[in-house]
This record gives sequence, C-alpha cells and structure tokens, in this order.
Amino acid sequence: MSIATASKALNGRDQVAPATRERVVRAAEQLAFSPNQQAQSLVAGRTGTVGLLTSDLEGRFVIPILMGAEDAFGAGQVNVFLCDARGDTIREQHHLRALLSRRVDGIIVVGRQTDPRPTLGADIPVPVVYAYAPSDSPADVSVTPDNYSGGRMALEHLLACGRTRIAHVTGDPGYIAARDRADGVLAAAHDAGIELVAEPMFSEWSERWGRAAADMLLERHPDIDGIVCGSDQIARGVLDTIRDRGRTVPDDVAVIGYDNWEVLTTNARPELTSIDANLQQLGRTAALRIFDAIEGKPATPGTDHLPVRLVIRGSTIARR
Amino acid sequence: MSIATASKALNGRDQVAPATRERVVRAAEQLAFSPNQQAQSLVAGRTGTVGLLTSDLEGRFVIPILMGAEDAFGAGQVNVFLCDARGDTIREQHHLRALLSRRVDGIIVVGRQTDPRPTLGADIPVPVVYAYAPSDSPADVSVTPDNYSGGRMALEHLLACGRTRIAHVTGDPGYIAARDRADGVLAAAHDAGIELVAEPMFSEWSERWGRAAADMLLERHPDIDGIVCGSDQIARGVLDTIRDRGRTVPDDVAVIGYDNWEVLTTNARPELTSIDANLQQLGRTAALRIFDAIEGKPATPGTDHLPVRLVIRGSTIARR
DNA sequence: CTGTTAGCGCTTTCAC
DNA sequence: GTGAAAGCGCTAACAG
Repeated sequence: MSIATASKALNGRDQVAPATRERVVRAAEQLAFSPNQQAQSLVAGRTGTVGLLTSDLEGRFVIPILMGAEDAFGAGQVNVFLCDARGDTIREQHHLRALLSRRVDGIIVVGRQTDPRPTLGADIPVPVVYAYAPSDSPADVSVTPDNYSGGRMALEHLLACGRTRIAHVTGDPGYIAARDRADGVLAAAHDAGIELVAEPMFSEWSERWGRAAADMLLERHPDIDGIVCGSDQIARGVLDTIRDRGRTVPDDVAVIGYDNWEVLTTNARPELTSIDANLQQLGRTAALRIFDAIEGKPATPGTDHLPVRLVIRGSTIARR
Repeated sequence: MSIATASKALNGRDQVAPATRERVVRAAEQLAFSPNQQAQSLVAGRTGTVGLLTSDLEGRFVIPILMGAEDAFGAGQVNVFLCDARGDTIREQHHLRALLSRRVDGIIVVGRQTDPRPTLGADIPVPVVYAYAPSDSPADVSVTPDNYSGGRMALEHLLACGRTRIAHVTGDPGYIAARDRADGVLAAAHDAGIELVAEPMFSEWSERWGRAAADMLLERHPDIDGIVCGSDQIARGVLDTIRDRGRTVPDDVAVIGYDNWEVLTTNARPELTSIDANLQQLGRTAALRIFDAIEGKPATPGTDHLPVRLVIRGSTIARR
C-alpha cells in the first residue's frame, strides 16, 4: 500500500478502488491518524488560518466579532489566531509579522472605538479587513456599525412611545461614535419637527456622568419625558438619578441606552431598552469579505456601515 | 549563494563569514523576505502555537487569561488559536481535532465557572492545562482561583474595618464558586469568634437578587453593618437597596463584592471594594505549565488554587 | 566557511 | 487503479 494511494483514499479522490479506500479508512481510524495540517498547508499554499489583530483590551467588542467570524468560516474549517496589541504600535507590528510568517490567509483588524485607525499599509500580502474601527485609508476594506442610524433609531423609538420633550446625554466628544450618534438623534428630531429640550450633552462614558447630567436636566427641564443616552453606562446613571428624584421610568421619563451590554441592560431597574450594534453580524461580514478576497473575488474598498437594531425593554415600554 | 548558507546566515548559525551574512541579511530585507513558519515547523517538529479552547461566551474570563498567556509565552513567539465551543461538546471535539491536526504544541482549556469540567481525556498527544474550570480528572493539570481564600479575605477585610454584624449574600448554590466563597466567609467568621447575622443567602448572580436580599436583611437585622457579596452584580443590587432605604455606605453598612469587574465596581456609588481573581496571573501560570510540559519537565498533576487579591474602594473605607 | 544532500508529511502529476 | 517521483520551503548533517 503506497502512501500516495492512502492520501487519495482519505481525500476522496476518485481514482481509488472502493475496497482499497475501505481498508485505508479503517487503518487510519485504528491509528487515530490525523493528517498534519502543516504539511498539507505547505503544499496547498494556504493555511486555513486567519489572524485577528485587536487592541480591545476588555474584549467587549472583539469576542462577538470573533464568534461571528468563526460562524462564517465554519467551525474548525478555519482557525483564528487572536493577538492583542494592547494599543501599542510596536506590539502590533510584531504580531503582524508573526501572523504573516505563519502564512495566515487573511487578517481582521478590530479596534475598540469607531474612530478610523491608521492603516496597516497597502503592502500586506494577504487580504485585510478592518472591523469596528475602520481604516483611515479609503483603499482598505472596513466594516463598522452605523452609529448615525443608531442615533436616529433611538430617537424615533422615543417618538413612537409618544415622547416629545427629549434630551440626549452622551460620552466623550473625542469619539466619533458620540458625534455620529448625536447627529442621528438631532436629524431624527429635526425630521419629526421637534427640538431637543437641550443641546446634546457630551462628557465621558460613565455612570457618574449619566447621574450628573440627569440631575441637571431634571432640574432645568422638569417636564422632560425622554432621554437618549450614548451608552448603557450613561443610561444606568440616568436611571439612578431619575429614581432618586422620585420620578418613574418609563411613565414619567423613558430612557434608552446604547450598546446593549447585557450585564448592564438586563440588571437595570427597569430593564434597559438599548441599541445593539449587531457585532456578531459584523464579525460574520468581515469574515465573508476576507473569504471573498481569498477566493480572488475583487474587493470593494471603502467603509461599510452595518445596520444596528433596537432592543426594547422596560425602560421605554412598561411591562405588565 | 546557496539556500542553505542563507538559512544559516539568517538564523545566526556561526559557520558563516560576516561578509556573507551581511549580504544575505541585506538581500532578505530588500525582498521583504519572511521565513515560512509552516515549513520551519514541519522540520522542527513544533509549531510555536497553542490552542485556547473555551466555552466562555462573554469572554469575561477568557480575555485576561489569554493576555496572561500571551505575556508568558512572549508576544509573537507563540501564537494562540482561540476557539469558542459555546458550551457544546460536539463543537468542542471538533475544535480539539482541528487544533491537533494543526499540531499545536499545547492546549489551554478555559471554563466559565470554577466547577470541575469533564476532562478531554488522557490520550491527547500534547500537554493540556485547564484554567479557571479545573478538570474532573486528578491526572490532569488544572489552575483555578482560590475562592475559599477569597471568601475569607472578604470577611477579614470587613472585620478589619470594625464590622461585626455581617451577612453573606451570594449566587447560585449550584456553583461551587458560591459554596467555596461561602465556606471561606464562614470559616473566617468562626476564627474571629463571631457569627453571621444570618445564614449565607444563595439564589442567583444578579443585581435583582442583591436588591431583594438586602431588603430582607435590613428589615430583619436593622443593625447590620457589613455585607459580603458573592459577586459584583449582587453587590451593585445591595448598594442600591441600602441607598434606597436611606442608609449610607460605608458609614452604616460596608459592602464588598467579588470578581472586581471594572465596569461594575468603578461605576458604583460609592466605588465597590472587591476580590480580584488575578485572572491574568492565572493565564500566565497556565502558560508556564504548558511551557514546562513542552520542554519535557515532569508535570505535577492536580488542581492548583491560585491566590486572589483584595481591591479596596469606597464601599468599605470612605474616601476623603 | 560554503555547498550538496536528505528529509520533515503530504499531495499531485504521470507512468505503469 | 496503483505506485514511483518530484516538490511545497526550510534546516541539519556532512563533504568539500
């Protein structure tokens, strides 16, 4: 029995007698034979591995994206190298080099904010897709959540709940995510022919800020009936203050968060309505882009803004 | 110029003339040559890759562990395949097979709770270390946080803060983590010659339960001055209720959480003292165990309980 | 010091 | 239908 024949038998090549194939398969099982992917890759010229290069320390964004990517690739077909650059360019270069020398078939770069990040450069010999944080080069392929639409969606939901005296409390204005969401909120208000009770309030992504902002809003606009928050953390702070001041949610004031971070939304009093960025879908899309590029399909460069979705809970519509 | 010589030059073998080496290195740079790890691994018999097999969907535990492991291996020296089995045994087997056929040098298995998990079996041809969730086979190597000591540490801290009328509110009694922590709390109380104001209260790992439990405790034991919580989520609920009932933290009641989950602890009012499981250290230790095993050092089977640490914030000691 | 040779484990022609 | 041979990109052993 030659090695070549065994190879054909195991790989389903059709130049093998059924009987022979049978014998080979049986033998392989007995020996618990598992083909050496290293060697297979060497001859095939592709490894079936992809690198995921991230700086998302907390893993809040990267994990759903990774899961989506795994889904798209098909579990076990493609494996993912996860590398954490910790926001350090040197370390990123280091990891990039390592990934390339391991001959990954593609690279997904995941940022921790939606601000554009520096491109890895055009001379990478494998396809690269930027997820969450788009690349600053229009020649690259990027996928990112549509924060503008998210902002719109949040405000429109409050309108649909019958609210008209609405404010927007959000995080660090240095983040483009904060500005995009605020733009969406303002545009939706404008389209509906209403004005927010106050200018959007920017500060930091924390519960503390949510508490402080809500305090001020309730003081100066006692008739306020809806607050769009730029993050779930801010929303948690807002909820606390409303409660402390003896008002109820959602009867007096409806509150909506952003990110749909489960640990925050489902533990809130009442549970928090929020905008979900569909990160798993984002990961899936990124993986598909890589896949297409590997197959040689021409990539459309530029940034794709993927749809987000509204998750309604008790902070905007009372549960009975 | 022969290929072999080039290889020697680039790998720092000492049988090359300095001038030749110089020439080779320069040429390599010009061509942006990066050696094919696949081929190197094939001949070396080891790949410099490790598999991280997890079922921790949220990534709350796995990310710090991954970071610790990366640290220990040295960034870029070893790369990590991250595979998420999603709590599904079939998928786990699938990933395991994929990892083995990729010839990883070792496997770290990360669970999402500290209850022992089924072993992958003794017939894996590479070293395996179980992190967070130990293996149920004493023949395996496991590292897990020392929840018992964590419970002790929490209670001792409240004692050190002068508290004596203390209760323990924790999560699902189906989790060994809940039981271990409770045992530690009780043991420390016993050693100090005090009794808890009530039996440890088990229910679920949620803020909702924390709120309900605190309500009951304050009702029945108005003089209570300290509460050890089994998780930060529970602690957040406890804090809310204490506040709602007009008592202050830490003056009237000191509260300590568990897990040191930043998003919960640093946003609390006041910020939450908590027990940190040192997961990054855990990851580092797991990686070192793998490393030793790869080097052929004999492994000590069994479960190692790694020390945890106390992180003091305003919920037990007032900040001025 | 340099180059030749063999071989890592596998797949793929291409004769037989 | 089967097997011998070449080669994927690299390193190690040995001759020159």
